[in-house]
Amino acid sequence: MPTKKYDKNQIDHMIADMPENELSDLADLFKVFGDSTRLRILYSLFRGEKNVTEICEDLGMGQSAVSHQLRVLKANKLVALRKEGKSSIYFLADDHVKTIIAMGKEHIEE
Amino acid sequence: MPTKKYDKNQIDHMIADMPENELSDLADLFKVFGDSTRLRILYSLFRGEKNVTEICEDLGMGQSAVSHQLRVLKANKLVALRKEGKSSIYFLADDHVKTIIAMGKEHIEE
DNA sequence: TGAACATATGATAATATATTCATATGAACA
DNA sequence: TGTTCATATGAATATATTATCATATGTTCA
Repeated sequence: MPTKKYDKNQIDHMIADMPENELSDLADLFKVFGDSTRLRILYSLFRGEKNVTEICEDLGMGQSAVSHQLRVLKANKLVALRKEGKSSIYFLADDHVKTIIAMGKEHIEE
Repeated sequence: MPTKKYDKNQIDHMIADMPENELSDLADLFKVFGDSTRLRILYSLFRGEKNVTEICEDLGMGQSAVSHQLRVLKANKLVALRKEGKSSIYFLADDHVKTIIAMGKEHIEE
């Protein structure tokens, strides 16, 4: 299986094809990334799947706040979960999460 | 000059190296993308540099609202401008803007 | 200089968002 | 069954954000 790559020409083409009405959906997606709590949850899950209690400990935040944000992340398909006994174990839903974070990181580091 | 490429292994490595305190800056960056007006401005500029009046016409929005958002985009170095007579001509500041939008687009299309 | 044009900015009001508190749901197990 | 643990959710408050309105700044040119 070849590793997926993105180059500039490909990217220009992807954007040029984008219908205007997709922009609103796209803004909604970025809005999800645009909150420090949610981003910290994603980063925590990047280092390994976790249940809600573990995420709370990792972030030092209350369970309710974390659950509310997990709900948002799940609704946007950035995380998924499986049930295991009393626990809900959350994990990153796909690789775009990682790519988006990496591109953002690269931008702010310049 | 070789074309820049991003593969998954490289991306994993970039994220693993990220200090926690960068996450807040990163959230701030994504917050900028997380608004439909700002994203439409970026998309408009993707198709070519424009002055403020032209952006307003393109979006069908008032001059003040657009100027306020251009200010936010500029503060985050997503757009830059040059002065030409009475006009301020805005353009995309770098390629990360394009990459971030392309990754987001790819995510929502799945 | 002063009128017209282009852009920027400050204040306000309307709306959206995040966290907290309280409580509900559901699983495990004595 | 009833208690405890884990998570989810609803309501309310506090805060942040956006567009509008009014006005200021700055440029061009008669």
